[in-house]
Amino acid sequence: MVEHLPATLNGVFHALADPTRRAMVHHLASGERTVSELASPHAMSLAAASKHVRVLEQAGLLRRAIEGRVHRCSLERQPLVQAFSWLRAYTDFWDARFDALEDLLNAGDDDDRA
Amino acid sequence: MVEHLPATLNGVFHALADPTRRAMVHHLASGERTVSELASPHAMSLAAASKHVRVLEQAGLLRRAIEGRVHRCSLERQPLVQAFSWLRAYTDFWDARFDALEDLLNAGDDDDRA
DNA sequence: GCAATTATAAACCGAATGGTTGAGCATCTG
DNA sequence: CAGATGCTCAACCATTCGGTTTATAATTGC
Repeated sequence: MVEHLPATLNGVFHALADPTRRAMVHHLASGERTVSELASPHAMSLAAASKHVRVLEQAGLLRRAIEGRVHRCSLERQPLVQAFSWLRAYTDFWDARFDALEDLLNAGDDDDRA
Repeated sequence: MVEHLPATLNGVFHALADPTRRAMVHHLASGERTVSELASPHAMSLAAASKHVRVLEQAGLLRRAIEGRVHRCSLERQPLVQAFSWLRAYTDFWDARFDALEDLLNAGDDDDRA
């Protein structure tokens, strides 16, 4: 079906290391945006913003649907999950608190996958 | 108490965007390492590895204890947790019950822009 | 058809990255 | 003391990054 690029951690972390691009991710999280819409909050030329969009796209974080002269962009979450999963191994975030949270949140027990 | 640098997402994600530095983080995850120990698996000069160590240090991911001529390095997990937390908001990886988790543990939603 | 809109391309620039080599500074050891 | 060890610093180099400006292509609307 849709061909995805490998979406390496290098690319994903690099893409996220820039505040403009993180803001774009944040913006995309609530729905599709055109390149202009992604660009408008930022004090830079459209061309510069377009480059940021391209970095996100090449990192696999953004998909682009060209509709006429408009490029409609959407967030691709899978590479974010990859990065998230990588980090998870090195944070004690989970292990340190999981048990306590189980107790807190498991008032009524449902199906779970973790 | 020890004075830590702010540990911005910029710095943390940038530090993690390099495979050598991710390997160093991995290496450090199992315990303290000297600079030489961190350097040895990598096909580069000690000076180059030393620069990577410095990047990790400035990102707040690594703490350094100088003992004689040896620099003993340890992993600082808190900035990893910050990055983890940022990512968490954009992955739908975990189900709704863990939203409550975020409320409990919330480290704040800072967009550091610098 | 023509003008405006949306977006990329290309050329350029200064600064940062990631590597090298060589020198230098402490520190441990024989 | 002399030498080896652990590590950093400084200079250098090629490449990438993040921005600019100008030009150009494609689409839409009057």
